Amino acid sequence: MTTTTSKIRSFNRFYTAHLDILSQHYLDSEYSLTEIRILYEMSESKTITAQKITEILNLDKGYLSRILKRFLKENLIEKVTSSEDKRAFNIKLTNSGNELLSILNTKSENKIEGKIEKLNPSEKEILVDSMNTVRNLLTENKIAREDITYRHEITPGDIGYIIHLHGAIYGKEYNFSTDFEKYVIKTFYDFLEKYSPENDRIWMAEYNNKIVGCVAIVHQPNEEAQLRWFLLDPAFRGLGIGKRLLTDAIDFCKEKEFKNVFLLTTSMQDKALQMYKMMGFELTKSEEVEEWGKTFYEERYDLRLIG
Amino acid sequence: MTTTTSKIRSFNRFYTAHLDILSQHYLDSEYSLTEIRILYEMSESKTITAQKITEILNLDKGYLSRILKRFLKENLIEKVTSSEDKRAFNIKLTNSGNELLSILNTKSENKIEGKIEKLNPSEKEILVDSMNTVRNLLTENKIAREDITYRHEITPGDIGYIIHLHGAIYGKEYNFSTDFEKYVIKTFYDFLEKYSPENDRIWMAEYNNKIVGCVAIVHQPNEEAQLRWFLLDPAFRGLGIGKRLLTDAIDFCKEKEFKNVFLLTTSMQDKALQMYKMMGFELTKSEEVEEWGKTFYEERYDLRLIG
DNA sequence: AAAATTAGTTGCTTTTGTCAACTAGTTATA
DNA sequence: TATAACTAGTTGACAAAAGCAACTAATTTT
Repeated sequence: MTTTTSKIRSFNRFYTAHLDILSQHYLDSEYSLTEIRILYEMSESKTITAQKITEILNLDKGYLSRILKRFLKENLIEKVTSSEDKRAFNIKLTNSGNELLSILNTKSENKIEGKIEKLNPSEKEILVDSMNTVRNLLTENKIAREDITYRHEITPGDIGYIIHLHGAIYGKEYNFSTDFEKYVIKTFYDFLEKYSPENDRIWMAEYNNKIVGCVAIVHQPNEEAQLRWFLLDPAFRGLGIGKRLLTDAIDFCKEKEFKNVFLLTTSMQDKALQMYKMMGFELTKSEEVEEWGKTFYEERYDLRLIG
Repeated sequence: MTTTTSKIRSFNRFYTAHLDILSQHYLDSEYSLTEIRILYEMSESKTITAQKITEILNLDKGYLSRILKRFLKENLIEKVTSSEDKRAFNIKLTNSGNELLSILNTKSENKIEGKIEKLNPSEKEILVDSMNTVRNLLTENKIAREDITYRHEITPGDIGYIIHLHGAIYGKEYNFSTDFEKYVIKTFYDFLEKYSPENDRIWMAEYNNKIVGCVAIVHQPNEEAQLRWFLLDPAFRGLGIGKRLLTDAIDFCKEKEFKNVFLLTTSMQDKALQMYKMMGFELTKSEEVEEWGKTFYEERYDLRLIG
């Protein structure tokens, strides 16, 4: 057995104790954790059947039936016979049910607040980030498309992080040395020197407040523009992020009425290449080069925008 | 209520479901989670009293007494009257008790193994690291000094990340604009251009494989050296990381027999300044400047190494 | 030396959860 | 289209889990 699993077990034991969910009464209320979870499930899905609840929470239907009976008597829920299936009921929370839940939520949040009050804001940030990481890694579906956000204003730290991503990802995927990162640093310095908010733009895709993908448009003479720094963290590929970034970039070029967009890439970047072609880019130049400890073809792709 | 707490609540709900601790029988054994926790507590501390267990696990002593009675009957534990206190018993696991626990451990590890089998080794590492971070932050002792690691070989992604840290931290702490980051990029480009592994070095302090602090020594003409890019993530201050980095840097200068180390800083960086003075640096120059949207004093500090 | 406190046991009770038999409506099948 | 098989939910009977209070015997405090 690896040490990874034993470390996880150790964390599980810690977190079981931390959650403090083993006492019968949830947050000193007159309800048990099971009852609260039932109420919570109802609030999550607006309307739900008893059957569904037994599936989600893994409860005995007889047991649940009795709990629901009590909830009904206490006016926490409403039951309406389902129109599709007259055996079943659509259950939903009443106002007082929702009220109870919101009181408990507040209590729970206060309790959490108490546990993290000694942390400073950046420690809190680290905590939440780490929790998200744990959750993402343990979830089947991994990353949800809706959790990706997009923006294009440069804030302090962005450029450095994008340079970091270039160095780290190309280092890992293609074994590029740190010389490549140095080259990226140079390109970004030049970009920032000539940066014009009017005609240049960087788009960033973020997950958990961390940049996971980017692309940029850099204006060039003669109504041309260069597409640069198209990059996607390998863990975030196949989610449509690349397409979204490229579309935004090309739309920007159209809006600014650039007549031609070009990009320089290498024959190695097969995944990115595929996307460029999909967006309409065509190969216009190919040249063998030796750099960052590798031999490859440096290629130019062009996309004409206005006939 | 901040979003931090609601994010934590969300994680708690997720992890409660993930742990799957709400079913009566732990891992299909004939024992409940409470019983297993009791056995576990006994295995952790070799020998323990019932009183101690009730304190740790928050159990009713009558309830525990009966569980222990059953354990005794099943030959899982041994009770020996304490020599210090004749009311109490020292309880410990028998061989078959230990055996039971080790079977359950294996089962539990298999279950965990199943949940993480799709992760690659680096993802597993990230998972364990993040769990440690969560645990450390939720435990009194916060970040453990032992979890900080130090290194000084530059790997792809490092420089970009250090630039990022400069931009993000100075942006947050002193409201520096992205122009500052651009300046940092320039300094790093120049550094890499002239980089000599013999006479230049960057030290990095890491936590969970993320850089949280750094410092560098850059060789200069006339047997001088410049100390640059001394930076510490605010969440990691006060742990002795800064002192360690500066000591390593100065030791390196001594080893290379540089006669003088200097550094340029601003009057704003009070925390870093304090550390410089502690290491023996003395103010040699001060000049008012206006940059990155701020007015401040640019100062030079020197440390003579050889008389 | 008496009073107060503590470790652990036991009887009694409530709460929580399980199982199986049942009703009534739905779906599959031939 | 009638019947068999199945499903949503209810109910009775019961077992397991947990809590409370009174008790014994040893220890500590005053």
